[in-house]
Amino acid sequence: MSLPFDVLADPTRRRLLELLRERPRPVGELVDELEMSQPRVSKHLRVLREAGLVTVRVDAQRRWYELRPQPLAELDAWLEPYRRLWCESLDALERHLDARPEQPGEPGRADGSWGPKCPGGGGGSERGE
Amino acid sequence: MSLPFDVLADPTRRRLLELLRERPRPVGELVDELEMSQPRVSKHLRVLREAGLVTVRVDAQRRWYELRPQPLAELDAWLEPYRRLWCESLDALERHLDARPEQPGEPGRADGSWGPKCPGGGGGSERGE
DNA sequence: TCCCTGTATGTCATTGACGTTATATGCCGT
DNA sequence: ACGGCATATAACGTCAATGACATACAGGGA
Repeated sequence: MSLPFDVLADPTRRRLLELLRERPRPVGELVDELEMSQPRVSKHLRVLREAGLVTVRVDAQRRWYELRPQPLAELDAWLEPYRRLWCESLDALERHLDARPEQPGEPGRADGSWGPKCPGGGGGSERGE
Repeated sequence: MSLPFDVLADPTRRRLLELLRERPRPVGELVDELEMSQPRVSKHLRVLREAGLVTVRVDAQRRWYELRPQPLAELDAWLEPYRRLWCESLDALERHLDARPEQPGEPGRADGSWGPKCPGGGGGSERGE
């Protein structure tokens, strides 16, 4: 329980996760990247640590922070029951757009920016589970 | 942009989404379900509306709120670059646990509460896209 | 041992979110 | 037109998160 929504609500913390996605880093490096005061970064790291989103490896006076993706997996699990919904509506949208090729007034959604991977591939309303 | 993290950070709003996941509902029904004051619910609905997470259909003096899952799809897209990470670490964990069957000191994670669906099914580190 | 580097924490003021109570708006039935 | 129901908004107090600044702590090298 205790999904990490509130932790992820802060843009600074999301940037930290992005940086740590590439590789573990010591605090000073994160400070340099984010161009923020060191206490500020340390406090956000503390929040991330308490939420289990990062772990620390102590190396002399340097602390290497490392991403711990498990809470994000729980977030992904939370999304699960909603996934089918946007697949369905995406499907409906596709059929809709299919009928009228490119309405000039509406902002184009013809690119791939939309539904990232509906389970069924083709995007049907079937459910296996 | 403007991911719905801060909107979803509130438990009340998540409960609202849960209720609306089943079917569209008028405000009064949501108030009854949540056992909260009507202004409180209305304000949260406003936040959800402004974030695009719900839409309203006006029916006389009743307002039917309906879930709009697109922003959740964007959240899902945000998760994408992290997904492979927990698949990898889950994989590593599996191998790890496989080696030592049930350490008594650690809290058991042997149940299925873990990684919901890594793309590759078996949980490998392959990537097909 | 002393100092310097790297990092964490304490204090404090500011800000914004949240909840409650009171009130406004809009639509219906009579 | 009037009263009442369903919902939105306003005003206000409260509380927690955030950030800046100052300081504490720990380890390493001289």
